[in-house]
Amino acid sequence: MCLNDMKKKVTLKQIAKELDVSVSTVSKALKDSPEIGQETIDKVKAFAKLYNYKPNNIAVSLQNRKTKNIAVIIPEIVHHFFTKVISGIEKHANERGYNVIVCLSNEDFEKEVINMETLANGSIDGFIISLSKGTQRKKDYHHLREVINQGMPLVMFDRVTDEIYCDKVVVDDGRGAYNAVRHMVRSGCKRIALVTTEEYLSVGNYRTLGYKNALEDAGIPIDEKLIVRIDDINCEKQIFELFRTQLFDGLLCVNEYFAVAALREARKRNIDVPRQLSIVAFSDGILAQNSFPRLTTVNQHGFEIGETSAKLLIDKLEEVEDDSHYRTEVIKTSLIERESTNPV
Amino acid sequence: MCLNDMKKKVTLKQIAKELDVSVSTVSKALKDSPEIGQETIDKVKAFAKLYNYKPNNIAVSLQNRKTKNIAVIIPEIVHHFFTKVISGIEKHANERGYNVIVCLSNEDFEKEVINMETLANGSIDGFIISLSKGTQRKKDYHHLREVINQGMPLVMFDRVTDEIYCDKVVVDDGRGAYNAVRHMVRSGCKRIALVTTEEYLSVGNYRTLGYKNALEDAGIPIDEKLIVRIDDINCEKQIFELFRTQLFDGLLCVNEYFAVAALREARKRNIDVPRQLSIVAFSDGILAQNSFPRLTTVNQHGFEIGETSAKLLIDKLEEVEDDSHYRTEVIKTSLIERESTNPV
DNA sequence: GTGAAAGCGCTAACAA
DNA sequence: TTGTTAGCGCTTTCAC
Repeated sequence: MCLNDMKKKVTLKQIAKELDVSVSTVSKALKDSPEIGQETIDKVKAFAKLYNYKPNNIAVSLQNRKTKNIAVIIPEIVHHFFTKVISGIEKHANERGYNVIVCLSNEDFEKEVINMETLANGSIDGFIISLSKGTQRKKDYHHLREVINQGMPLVMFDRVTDEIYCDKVVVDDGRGAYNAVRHMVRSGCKRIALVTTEEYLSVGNYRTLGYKNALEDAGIPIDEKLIVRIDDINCEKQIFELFRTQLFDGLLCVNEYFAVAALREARKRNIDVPRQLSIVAFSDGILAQNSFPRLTTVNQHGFEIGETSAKLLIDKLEEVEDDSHYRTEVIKTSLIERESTNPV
Repeated sequence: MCLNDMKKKVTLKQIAKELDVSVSTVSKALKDSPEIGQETIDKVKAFAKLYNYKPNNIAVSLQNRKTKNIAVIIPEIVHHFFTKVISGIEKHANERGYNVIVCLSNEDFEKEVINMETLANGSIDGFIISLSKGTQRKKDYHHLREVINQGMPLVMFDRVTDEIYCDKVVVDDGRGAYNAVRHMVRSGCKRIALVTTEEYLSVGNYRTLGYKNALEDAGIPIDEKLIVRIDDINCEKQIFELFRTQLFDGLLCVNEYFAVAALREARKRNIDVPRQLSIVAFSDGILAQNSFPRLTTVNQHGFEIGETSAKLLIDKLEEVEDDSHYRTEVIKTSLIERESTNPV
């Protein structure tokens, strides 16, 4: 065979014909079936190697109603947290022989629905999803119910909902926020502000709760004026207003973007971080790691969340008896102390 | 039917049996075939809708030897540039009815090969790839040749090689570096340093070339002592050494990590950016956008690169006559002026 | 108008 | 030890 021959995929059928045996013989031989004589096995394998035979995944999938593909639907890929999660999913899935199909909902309900519907028709074996803002706002989960009803396993992570019964992987957001605030209190902060998101986002709520609990436990009254809910559009403006109208010596931000914006505002006002103001950010991403000063963060362990999600899903896919009980894994956060807070 | 029935996927066969017609009639009816009577069409469609029939993708794929999936193999997902590219690919691919399978090579040659081999067997219709460092170092491209020989379209972007003939999407790295340096020269810089990567990386080389050309054209002699090649491990150390041993008033970094590290070093040495030192970074990512001062960057337009790559691939997949001529699209960079350089 | 049959590439139960 | 057959879910040609 000429080297620059375009060698199209070889099929079992072709090999069978060439070797003058049946297709099933070839199929079995390639699997070292004890039914087949050693001689034939050798012959078939040699030929298969020569022609670089690889079974057609699609045909195999059709046959055993399994694709070895899992779909991940995330709101946004540019968030460092989600890229970490994907890496974790990839790692675990690949180790177990699964491919990962990544889809972006762009925080949009419609796109989330469409993504699920186009994939749920045989292309994949199961879903891993973090809800889009649109879905959380709308509280419409029919698309999730549908795939579950079809018997397709679904794992939700981070942005989850109680209304759907399935395996879940969540961050202990409340505890993370609590620990962050407690740390600031212990290091001397008296008035701690919070920059969070709008209310319909589940994670933002948990974090707010943790913040409030920590203050209460420390005997510090909660001042609603110190809590600002960013509406995404006017991040800088709202943070500016907070600095302009309030005095505070501690600040918890529910993501690193808010934190970096706060850092910049502090810089402009010549407020020294951490001497005059401590800052802790949720999500230990590249921004937090590379800012000046580097930020103390609540690490959400995105990679681990991804691994755990993939594990739950594939376990469910491969479990023999399907005992349909659902688990919720809580991934602990940890506080990474850097230069934006004072040592306690 | 009870609402919380677990309604498994319905097949054509089942519909056919229920309606007491043949499978082919159902198939045709659902496609509004003129062969089928209107009455039957209505009946079938109503039934299909009721049972929420969706064709099985796998079976369809097997039938027409098309999966409507494309695979993207990238070295790393945590680089902002690549996430932008993925978003661009996703957008274009979804618009044309394709799903995107994302695989990470983790800069490793072996994983790149394995990824390609497991997917090349029917799971996907084509590849979009940016070479891993490992592959570029090894210069072993047999896996790429193989899929091409099998008749599977392949598009390379950003990290490409001349040794493989296929469609390519590249950044005009040389020009981008040239413009960046020229900008610094015009704004008054006399001694401009370069922080780049090791030599086997194609993009690093092009950028270095652009840097040198710009200096030459400006009549500034090239001083090799001002060029530092980071080996990934000792980024901070090597940048520290540059600052310690050399004097310079301009700095071009081939990625934003290097730039932010330089910014930090400058800060520690009380070097004012941009008054005493101008900095330009390749890649307009979140780090560059959120640093203090915000960095002037060479924007590589990752999103557009993704869109273009997807377009080239799908065009090739869907083109009627396969005229096998290959195109290389060059995406222009643009300089985004921010606060780390002086106006010219 | 409708249906039977072949086939996409593979597996597996059953025959020989 | 090997081959035949049926079938995964669908499309499409060709008879009826």
